[in-house]
Amino acid sequence: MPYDPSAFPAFAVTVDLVVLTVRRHALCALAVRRGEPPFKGRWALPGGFVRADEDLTAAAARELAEETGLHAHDPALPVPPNAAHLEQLATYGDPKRDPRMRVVSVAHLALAPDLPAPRPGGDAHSVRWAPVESLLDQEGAFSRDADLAAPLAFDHARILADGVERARSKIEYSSLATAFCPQEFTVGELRRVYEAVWGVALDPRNFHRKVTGTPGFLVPTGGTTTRQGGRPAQLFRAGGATLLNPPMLRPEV
Amino acid sequence: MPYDPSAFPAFAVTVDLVVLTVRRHALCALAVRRGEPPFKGRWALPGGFVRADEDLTAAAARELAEETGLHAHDPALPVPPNAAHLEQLATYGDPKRDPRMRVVSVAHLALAPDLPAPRPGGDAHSVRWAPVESLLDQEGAFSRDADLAAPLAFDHARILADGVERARSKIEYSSLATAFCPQEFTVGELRRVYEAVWGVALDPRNFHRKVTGTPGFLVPTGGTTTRQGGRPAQLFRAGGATLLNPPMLRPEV
DNA sequence: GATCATAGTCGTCTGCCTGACGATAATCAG
DNA sequence: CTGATTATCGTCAGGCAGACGACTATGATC
Repeated sequence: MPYDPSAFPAFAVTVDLVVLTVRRHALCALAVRRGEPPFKGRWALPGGFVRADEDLTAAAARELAEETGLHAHDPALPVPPNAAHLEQLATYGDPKRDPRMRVVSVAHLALAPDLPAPRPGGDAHSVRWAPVESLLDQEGAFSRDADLAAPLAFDHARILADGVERARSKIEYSSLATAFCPQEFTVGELRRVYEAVWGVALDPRNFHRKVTGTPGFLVPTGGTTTRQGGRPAQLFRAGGATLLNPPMLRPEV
Repeated sequence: MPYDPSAFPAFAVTVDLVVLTVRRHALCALAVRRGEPPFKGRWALPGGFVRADEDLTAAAARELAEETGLHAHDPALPVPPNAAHLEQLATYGDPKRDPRMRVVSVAHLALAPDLPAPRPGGDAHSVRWAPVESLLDQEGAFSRDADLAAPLAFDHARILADGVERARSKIEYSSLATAFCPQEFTVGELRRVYEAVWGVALDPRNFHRKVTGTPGFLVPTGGTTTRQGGRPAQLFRAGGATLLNPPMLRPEV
């Protein structure tokens, strides 16, 4: 029996990206300003339509490269210089989430090191890193950043919150926190990533003991650096381990 | 500017269900036999098209009820008798995953207690519970169950594997294992759930100490039962806690 | 009714991990 | 040289998990 296209409703499918990084001790997300209605002028997550013959992951990787110049990280290859971790987050399909039509959005989560270029390349429209608490602050009027006074477009606040929560929990039991660091980094830099993502202060001595004692988490490169001031610190690369057992413990309260 | 429907490709959107239960000490999944090509006669996961004005979760709950009579569990309400846990799993959108057309499937994971009716109601087509290792066994010919000789249709083996892995990890740090139990259950029954899902043997004494010592996990109902033989066991209900801290530990190896 | 098999429940002990925190080391700014 | 800063090592006590002994309460079997 031939396929009957009228037998099911047609949907538009998009990918939206939660791109996170750590800048100046704060967890930040990539936001773009909408140039078209609806929500014209409001900030939103980057994203776009999935093409007719494109896999979902490929669409997310394409959007990520367009907005940031970052390439999705293929776990099989050694980490290239401009690599970001990319994974599917969740799918949002409320019938009313886009007032124009029925859109199902497959959200993806990307974790990137702090980019040397604060203004990512790509289209001419406005793109910026913004601290997630500013973007999620419901009392937008009280946000320190007046430019972010309005909440995110569509259901993007919800998507961003889900992405942040995923990142917060995933660095507990995986080595993903290294995705926020450059290729070589110090224990202190890694600790500041945890502190920024979790929003807590961690004991430097216990943290050092824990991460250096977890097999496969960190590999010393031999070099040292003093870029943080103070005593020079050893440099490390991310080791092969992806799952941490026992996990890092997020402090209560 | 009005919306232009030709500006993006049209997709079909479906929900597929990984419905898991524990029967006779084995983790089992719900499978339906396909009556139409492609993959006619092969086993597949239950699922169907999302309707034009239907939320993704609602579509998954509707399919679940049609196939099993189970209702999705609203966390705000007390657990009704025929309730199952339902959550979104992941979305699968390979352009070639359905040979007929471009289909994006939003897979959901449902965890249900062992149903009194071994043959779930619903449509007249063939439905059964099958041990997940039979369904996932690549060497289908060696499967003990000759009826399951062929692999699952479409990419459903991958979806099922992802769902099983999600369930295995989620019972570590959440109280979701109780979703596999009836409303009242014993510590031993809960332990057999963990043993079936993880495929390991657990020490009854340490397990008992752990689950009864975790605040909010179990609430004694006062009753006892002897349905397992041996000394009567206390009956419990699931407590209010959803996240277990510290988590249950899955044995290595 | 005595015995056995089965399952549940309570304790003990030891080792490991964590959190708290003291102490020392190596750099830079004045 | 002194102080500030960061990194790193060490110590100690408390808690939790794994291994496992012991006892309890039922049904089945003789």
